[in-house]
Amino acid sequence: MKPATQKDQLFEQVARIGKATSSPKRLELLELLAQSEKSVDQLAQEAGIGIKLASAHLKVLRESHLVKTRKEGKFVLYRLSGQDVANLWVTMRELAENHLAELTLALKELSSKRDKLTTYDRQNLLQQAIRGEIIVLDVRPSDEYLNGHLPFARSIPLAELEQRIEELPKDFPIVAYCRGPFCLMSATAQDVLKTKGYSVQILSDGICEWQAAGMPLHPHHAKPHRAEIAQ
Amino acid sequence: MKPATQKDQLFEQVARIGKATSSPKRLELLELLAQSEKSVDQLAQEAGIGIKLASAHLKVLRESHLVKTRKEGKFVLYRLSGQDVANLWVTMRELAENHLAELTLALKELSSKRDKLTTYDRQNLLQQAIRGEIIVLDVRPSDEYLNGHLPFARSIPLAELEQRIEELPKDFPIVAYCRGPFCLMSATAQDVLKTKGYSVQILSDGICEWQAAGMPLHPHHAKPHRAEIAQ
DNA sequence: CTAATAATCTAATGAATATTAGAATAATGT
DNA sequence: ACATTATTCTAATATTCATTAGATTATTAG
Repeated sequence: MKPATQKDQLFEQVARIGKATSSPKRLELLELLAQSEKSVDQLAQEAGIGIKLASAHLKVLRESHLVKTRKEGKFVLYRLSGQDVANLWVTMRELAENHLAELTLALKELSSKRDKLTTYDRQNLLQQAIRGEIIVLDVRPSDEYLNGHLPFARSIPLAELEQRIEELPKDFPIVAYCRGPFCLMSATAQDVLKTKGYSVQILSDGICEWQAAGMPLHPHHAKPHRAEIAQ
Repeated sequence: MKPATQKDQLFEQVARIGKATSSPKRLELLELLAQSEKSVDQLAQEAGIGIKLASAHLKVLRESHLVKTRKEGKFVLYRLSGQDVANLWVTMRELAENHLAELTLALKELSSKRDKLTTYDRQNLLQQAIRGEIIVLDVRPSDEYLNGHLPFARSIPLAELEQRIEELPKDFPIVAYCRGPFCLMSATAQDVLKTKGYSVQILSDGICEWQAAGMPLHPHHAKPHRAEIAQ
């Protein structure tokens, strides 16, 4: 029926990116993958969905070339196609924050302590971390920390926080961060630490937001990708 | 059925942006709106769709807060909610170019003369324009030019190009641009001018791309928005 | 080889979307 | 007031999408 001009085809291609990002669960998967490479059932568990559904969503993401896969033994490991995909996620989230009042409200309820950071604040935080005046605490799972983390951050995954709490000195203010503004782990960590008498602030940035702002990460410990699955 | 956690709701909100950008025609409308404020039937005509369908798509864009409306007489004028919406479009298009091979191929077919510009190239172009060594030619319709254009660009809409062709001196190389990499107007202008013996290059940037790269525009001639339609 | 695990594919459901036609609303000009 | 123009709303269609269950492929362990 339709002639489908060349122009239409171009917009059609870009719309594939829009389609891929039109599902909340797919966005959640993208945010998880921005932390580190993960297997399908790891993703399914962390996103709270069934494996079959996760696989279906991941297929859509793969077909829109936002994620790539490789196989390691029985496992298929997914990762983002590039840093620019993480940047797209940050761009979309920030746009939503700016224009969707409901989202701003929801975020305020989530945590009134989280403020938007300017480049200056991030530089300042980094300088304080370098000078050892504060403790930057990464409460994400270990593998995500190992894949890349804020400079001078130390890792205590949220699940281990109560047992390992004595590792943290009380002399310095703590700045805790997790996967990003939508992640609740740092807020939970703050609650845990505050009841033990620590002084804790939350950094709403995850590594995507930090990196999108042009700030440096500590280098990845990523293994080389050996066997790439085609397409 | 679902409890719908707070986290889910947050991703849900961002997914609204994805849904709004998941239709090729809506993206085309966004690109048109990035040029200037337009009425519904102007948008429908330029996008090559019926008014009813345009209105429906615009409703979706309005509900996702990507565009705003105001009323002037009988007309409802649509515009982007902010510069960040234009930046999202550029981000999505560039991501698609980087990761979708089909898109890259289609663009190459479209015009092999178009190259990606670096910040340096753009600065260079601007300097040449300032020194008057080149003519920067805006071939978009007048109202889009008046709404904002590249520094030192002169306006000859494509429709008037053949009649007004003697306005252009042959002593200087011409750099033509239009709405952006997906727009064919500058390519058509190049064909017209080349047959008349002009030396013409195409700048693939439209004003979105130029501005997203941090380059300055010549100030808008926009009228103040008087009557805003609620929501 | 067989059993077990990880992931995908197929098929089927209901829900959401795109598109069009027809009616309704709102502002303008006579 | 009336006819005209611009736009939106309502309703109806065909299409596409999300989700789940069941069968299937690929890999490892024994």
